[in-house]
Amino acid sequence: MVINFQEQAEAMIRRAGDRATSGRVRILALLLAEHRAVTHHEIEDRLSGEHRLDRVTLYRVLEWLNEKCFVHRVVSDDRVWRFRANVETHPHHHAHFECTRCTKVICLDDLKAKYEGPLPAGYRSHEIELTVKGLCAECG
Amino acid sequence: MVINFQEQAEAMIRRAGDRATSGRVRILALLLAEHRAVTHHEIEDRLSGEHRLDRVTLYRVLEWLNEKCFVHRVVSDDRVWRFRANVETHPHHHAHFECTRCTKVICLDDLKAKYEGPLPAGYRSHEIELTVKGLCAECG
DNA sequence: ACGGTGTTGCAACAAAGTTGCGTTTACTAT
DNA sequence: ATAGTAAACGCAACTTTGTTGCAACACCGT
Repeated sequence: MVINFQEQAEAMIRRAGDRATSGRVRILALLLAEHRAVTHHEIEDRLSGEHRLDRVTLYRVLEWLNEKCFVHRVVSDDRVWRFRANVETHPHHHAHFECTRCTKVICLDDLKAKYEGPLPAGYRSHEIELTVKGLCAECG
Repeated sequence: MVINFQEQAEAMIRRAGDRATSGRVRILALLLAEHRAVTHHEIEDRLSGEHRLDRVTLYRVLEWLNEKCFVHRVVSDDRVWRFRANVETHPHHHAHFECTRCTKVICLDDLKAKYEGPLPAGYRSHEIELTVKGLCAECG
């Protein structure tokens, strides 16, 4: 299944009724092609070959993609945000695996996590995030 | 139940066979008295009245407390570490509640979380962290 | 009380992210 | 196709959060 992520990205952005700038298209395409959460830094490196993109612009595009729900953010223990495209049905309850050695993060899509215990009085939950930590295949 | 956290902290530190410096005692006492995860910044503010403590020392004490397992760290979406005293039985599988408005973090001690789905081949898990996000009583 | 080693404070640094502002670009209307 | 315009962009400067090197100090055993 060969997909032109560039075109897919542009279509998604246009459907949202916003400007399809080259930066937005390239970044979203990159994230769509990736099957894991990627750091700002990695994206910057990846894009440095082509027409280079400013650090700040990258931050702003990522923030925008997040607002538009094309992407979501994950924070892991290294305190760095990672971004991942919201492909197909990616509901609000998702789990991540984080490798404690290489700090790589992947999404565990077949999630079966629940929080059973009660919350304190007056507390309301609307999202549950589960992170499994351990060693990935390369580091294990 | 009135407890002298200062004395309790000092006893814990001495039992670990390390130097009971005033900074360590005061910080651990402060964390013991608290029933939630506290940021470096909050601690710094709280301590500013008494004999003031250097930022760096605070970081180093917190790191030391973490190594000694008197305390553990949590990272939430604001990318700031929070520290919480390891009172009694605080096993490696714990859940946190994070308020999406005020970013306060509390520990949910009665945890019933599991990850049922399979990990990719070669992956090994040794810690599961569950974060429930929502609104706390004050913000809800 | 004294001395050695573990701690502290200061200053400088680093990484990640944010803000302000003038310039450029993508879309819209002609 | 072209021009006008608001939205994006790039640059520079700044903030926040945490780290490192090193000299000065203080805790604890003797």
